[in-house]
Amino acid sequence: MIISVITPEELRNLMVYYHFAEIRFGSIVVASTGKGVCYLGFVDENVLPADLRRRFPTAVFIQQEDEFQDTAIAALAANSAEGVKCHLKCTAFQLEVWQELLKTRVGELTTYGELARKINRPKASRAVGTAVGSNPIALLIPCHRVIPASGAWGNYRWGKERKRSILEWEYQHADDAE
DNA sequence: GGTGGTTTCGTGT
DNA sequence: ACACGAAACCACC
Repeated sequence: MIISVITPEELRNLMVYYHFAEIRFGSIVVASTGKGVCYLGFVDENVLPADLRRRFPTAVFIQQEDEFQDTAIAALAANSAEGVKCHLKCTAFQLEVWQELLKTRVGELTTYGELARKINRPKASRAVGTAVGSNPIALLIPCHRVIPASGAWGNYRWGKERKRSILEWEYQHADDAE
């Protein structure tokens, strides 16, 4: 996965192209800036989600399919984020956490504390939780693979049930991408 | 095995 | 400047 960051200038005049799709875990919306995927989330109906609008308050939204979205959808089907281009709005800290999270493989689990240690901020587990929770591209950045050190399921932006079913599926198919 | 208080740090307001 | 987490840790019970 190739991640670039949306600059303030780009943010000022942003066009967001969004497209609905069905994947094995449910209905999703994938959005791109024309330079890469900027959002991927689950939806109940094929309506532009408030969550997406909130992330880019000044953007113009157009329902239109493009190659970046298609590549992302294909990558999900293939169980790999390879070749996906992303264009994200984020802080340096969030990017650091997400890059670290990208190293986890299908079927693997990590914890907020472990991520914190890996980015050399051993006491920042709580801040890591906030950063993980703000992941704008569900599944592509595997935030569902992060659980509390207690071994509980932990929370999930898209519902604990969804987190559990994704992890169960990944556990069953851990070897597929090797 | 649970519950409660404390520590901790990046974010949004 | 302030309050809040998708947490961790330790002390209890």
